[in-house]
Amino acid sequence: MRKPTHKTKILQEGLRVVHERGYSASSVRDIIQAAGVPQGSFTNHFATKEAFGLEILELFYEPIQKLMAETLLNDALPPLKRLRMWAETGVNSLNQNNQWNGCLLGNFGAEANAEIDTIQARLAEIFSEQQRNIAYCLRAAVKARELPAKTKCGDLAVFIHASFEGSLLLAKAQRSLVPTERFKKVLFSTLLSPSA
Amino acid sequence: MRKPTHKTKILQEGLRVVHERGYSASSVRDIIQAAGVPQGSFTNHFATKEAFGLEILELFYEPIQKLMAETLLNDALPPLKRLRMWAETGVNSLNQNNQWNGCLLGNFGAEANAEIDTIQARLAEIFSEQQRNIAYCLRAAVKARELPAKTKCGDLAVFIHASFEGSLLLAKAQRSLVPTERFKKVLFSTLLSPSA
DNA sequence: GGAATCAATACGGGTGTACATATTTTACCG
DNA sequence: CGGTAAAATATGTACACCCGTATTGATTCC
Repeated sequence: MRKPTHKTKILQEGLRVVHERGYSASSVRDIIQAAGVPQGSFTNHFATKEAFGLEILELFYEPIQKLMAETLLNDALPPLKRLRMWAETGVNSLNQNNQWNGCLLGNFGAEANAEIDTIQARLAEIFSEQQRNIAYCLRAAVKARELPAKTKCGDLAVFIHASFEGSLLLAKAQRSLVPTERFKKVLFSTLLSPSA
Repeated sequence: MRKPTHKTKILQEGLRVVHERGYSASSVRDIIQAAGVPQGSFTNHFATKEAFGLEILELFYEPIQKLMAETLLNDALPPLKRLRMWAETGVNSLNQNNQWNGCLLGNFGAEANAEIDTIQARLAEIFSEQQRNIAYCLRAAVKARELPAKTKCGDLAVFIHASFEGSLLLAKAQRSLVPTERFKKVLFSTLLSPSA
């Protein structure tokens, strides 16, 4: 079977377009035009636009999973250092090139739209997985006595996740690095300081 | 000039529809149908859909401003108590009736869409105002010795704002009260505990 | 009477998707 | 190996419908 190079192009450029302009606001024609392929290629490789959305969601999530494996779940490193690496690398990779498109996961989550229900369902899974991984790292920090024993790791993990996504959302809306910078700063100076 | 009752209906029902389904995903016909008015009324009262979007943004923001005036800015009450009232009332009012539509402000912010640039600009102003009000309350808390003197109120205010919006976003995506509940819990048990 | 609101319909263009056909690659069989 | 059928991909166009907005005229109230 030949490698479908057009499908790859549609996914790569389509991910970029949707990330920049939003899912509903990106038409199929916008996407195939950005990819430089004829219109038929879209129908050919994706049954519906929603199926395409699911695939770019996975494409976007892949490097995030990789990052989490290398940081949050990497027991070879000190837990709080892992958390810091995760937060900084995650924020920086989404805020580079003076673009403030936020996190595609958060953007998808905000576009309610009952017609993209399968995307919402997958998104909920992804969010849960991220929260589990943060909680895993926090528990490791408690075990390593980097955080107090009374720390409610499950609660704190969801809180950190919300702060992370929220700061990216504000950075996008306010077109500024300030929200994400202050997220990193407060996270480690207050919430995760060894004395907390 | 007769009171334009149809305009009011369009704004009220349109706000609901856009909050539920998102701005791009809500067509003008969806909106006027929900309002039970003929199509011409929309063109009549709103030059463009974007102008309508700006008006429902203000409509949505009104009670939020009122809440902030009664809590964050209300010097008659103890600062941390004000902050708690603000957070709890704000979260509860958006999560009622088993609906998880998130915060309209955050939803708008996530819908990038260069075509709604005036909405994005107004949104940035609103976010800044919210952050200023949170910071004001935090400084009052420091003055009242409810928070340590070294507290970086400006930084913390943006962080809290991000956590607030982020938790509403996660609650919507995961269709669960957990994110907002944990936001409130961690906010006051860790971040704003008198010993922090 | 004049201005604002109400109301119905129309317009040009964009939407997601379907379809028919051509081209290329893979798989199987002698 | 070589040849061919099946399958997958490429491509252009068409369809039915929805989009935001415009236009025109009737109605209502100050």
